[in-house]
Amino acid sequence: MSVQSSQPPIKPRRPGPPKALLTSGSHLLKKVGHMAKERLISALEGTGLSSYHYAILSLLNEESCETQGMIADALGLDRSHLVGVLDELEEQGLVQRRRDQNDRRRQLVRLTPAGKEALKGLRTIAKRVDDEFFEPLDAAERETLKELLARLAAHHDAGYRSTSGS
Amino acid sequence: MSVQSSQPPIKPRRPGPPKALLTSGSHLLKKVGHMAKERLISALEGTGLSSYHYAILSLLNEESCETQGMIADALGLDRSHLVGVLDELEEQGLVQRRRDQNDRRRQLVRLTPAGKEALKGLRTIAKRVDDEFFEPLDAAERETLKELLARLAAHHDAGYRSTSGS
DNA sequence: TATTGTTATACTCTATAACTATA
DNA sequence: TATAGTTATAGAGTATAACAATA
Repeated sequence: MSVQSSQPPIKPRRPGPPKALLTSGSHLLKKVGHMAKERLISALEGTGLSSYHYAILSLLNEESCETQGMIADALGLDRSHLVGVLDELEEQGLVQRRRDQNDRRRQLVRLTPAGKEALKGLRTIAKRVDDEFFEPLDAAERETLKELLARLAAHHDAGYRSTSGS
Repeated sequence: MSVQSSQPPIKPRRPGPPKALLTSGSHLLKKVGHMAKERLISALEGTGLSSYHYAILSLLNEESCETQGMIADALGLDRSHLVGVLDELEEQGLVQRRRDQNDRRRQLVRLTPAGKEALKGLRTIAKRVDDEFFEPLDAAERETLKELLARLAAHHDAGYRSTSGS
């Protein structure tokens, strides 16, 4: 039998990703961000609504009335994508569209009472996801993490500025 | 003229996402994680390789020789997905597949010298992305962020345990 | 001609299922 | 029968382009 083992035993002791990735902040962010996204998706499953719906309802709740273009810009998504999502919200009676009389090209989108109610439910779910996901961190650590993330978001995306600290 | 303005002026002062999302840790994570992902993708553009390729090469560099199933498990991706990615790496001569003589169902995957070389280049790129992305944070803050992220990753994904704090 | 919303298309990712060859 | 790898397929997600109505 030769020294250079002709039948390598295949050590089964490598459950995780390579160190090169574990020590990369970008990779960790990508990974943990993806986990958070999946948590949210599975938590919203069954409501018939997605995180897009939640974002739109939240925005309308804070701003009362927006055109579709403004919604798309605020949320950083494509106008053509928004159409279908708003269709779904309108079908469920959660938002209402009406033409802007000043500029008949525009649609003004408004939250309905049912939409406000649905938003409450979504907020509860989102809150629960947050609590569960950050469970291993104490309150101070959560704040630190959020602050650092907010700083990065603001640095790389103009939309994440303006609303200063908390 | 009525009090309830029949022609709302549409205030154009809302460039960003709703506060409800800005204050959600999960949403921030999702968002910033996505930004990091896109940075990495665009940085790798032109190399002909993706972050999957990078992860595989990194793993093989640390573990020398693995079966496809072990690679898939370690990286948390699907075995069927892995096949095509390995095909690409093999076409470029960066890895080499050979049958395991103990169990001829298995393919043993090995890094070639060219693969080791390519890995160096990818590491340089990944390092640059990290530096650029975390530019707004000082060294201590970066460490804090990474530590918190690693804790979350470990809590939600078994693969991210074992390798204790750097 | 430019802009708003809409529709249609295509392309990437990812997940699933079926197939083969070995065990 | 079960497992490793492979192939094929379908679905979600996203990006792009063309279009109609209005400005």
